[in-house]
Amino acid sequence: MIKNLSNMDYNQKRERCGQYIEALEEERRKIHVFQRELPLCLDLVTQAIEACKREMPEMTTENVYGQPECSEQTTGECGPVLEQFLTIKDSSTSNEEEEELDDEHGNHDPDNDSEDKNTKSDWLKSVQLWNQPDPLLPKEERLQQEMMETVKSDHENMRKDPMVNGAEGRKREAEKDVGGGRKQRRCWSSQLHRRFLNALQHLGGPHVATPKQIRELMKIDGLTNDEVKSHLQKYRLHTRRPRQTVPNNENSQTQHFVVVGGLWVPQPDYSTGKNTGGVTTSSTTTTTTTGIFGAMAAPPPPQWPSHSNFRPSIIAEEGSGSHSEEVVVVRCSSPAMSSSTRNHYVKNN
DNA sequence: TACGAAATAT
DNA sequence: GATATTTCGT
Repeated sequence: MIKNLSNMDYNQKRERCGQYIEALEEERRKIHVFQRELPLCLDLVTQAIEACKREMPEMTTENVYGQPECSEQTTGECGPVLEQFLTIKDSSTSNEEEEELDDEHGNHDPDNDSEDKNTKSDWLKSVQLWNQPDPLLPKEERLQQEMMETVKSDHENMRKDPMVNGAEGRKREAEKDVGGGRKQRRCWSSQLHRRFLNALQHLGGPHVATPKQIRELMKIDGLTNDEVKSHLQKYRLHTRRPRQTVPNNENSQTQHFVVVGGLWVPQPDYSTGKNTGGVTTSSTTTTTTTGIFGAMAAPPPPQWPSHSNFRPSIIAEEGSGSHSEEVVVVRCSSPAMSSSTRNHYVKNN
């Protein structure tokens, strides 16, 4: 009788404890999103969870959590957090966009390509100084945020405060566009660059497209010809003849390429089994790292500077969920480009 | 005026 | 060293 009672009591306690812990975990999942901002908070909750678990009579390990439990020991890298990311990922619509974003922000699932993210991170950081959504926000938000960033920077004050989120607030006053110094650097966010690439694609490649055309196609308010021109110049520089300096050491990365809409893109990694169909998303290239300067333009793709932004990847159709149509037109796999385009840029080399 | 290339700045 | 801006010649 008494035993019974205490049993019930015990069970109740257990149950409540379990619920509490669940709630805590839930909380932690949410907080984890803001890990950067609230590290201590996260830590606190984690500790609380652990404390609870400890308090919870003996069934700690197996009973309450029917689910995989890696959440307790780490400060929450795995388990629920991941799930959270995954769900968010699923829920949002334009996946390649996000995978791009994901890659770009280098904070996606730790399982597949952590080194990839490392390779990117350095330049990413620099990008982030300018306009970066918090990399730890859930994808949806990040996407939105980046959109907004882009739009913002593209619209009214595109160059007024590109470092809104206070990279280090270093130059609010450094914007000397008044005094006649150099203008604020325009940061080519991934989205911006994607638009650029799309425009490029529409216009037939970097060597036929002209800055003005590109700018018009991009339809970015405040974007100037000069900026596009500069970007194009850089893009061209990186896309042509990267051969000689680097021998053939990284051929592992560079051997499989296909021409996609006049742009060189790496072939999907067939061995992974995912995305065998085509070159629709940048994630197909996870093994080859993804830079914001995704698709390569017509000239043979041979070699990219290993830490350049101009690494091969796929053009991602921005915004619109329908990506495939222009991206996917695989014309041929030979480095030969339409001679017409080629003539344009061969000129002097 | 638009463009590409080169010089220069960050 | 990479990237963006400015300058210069066409």
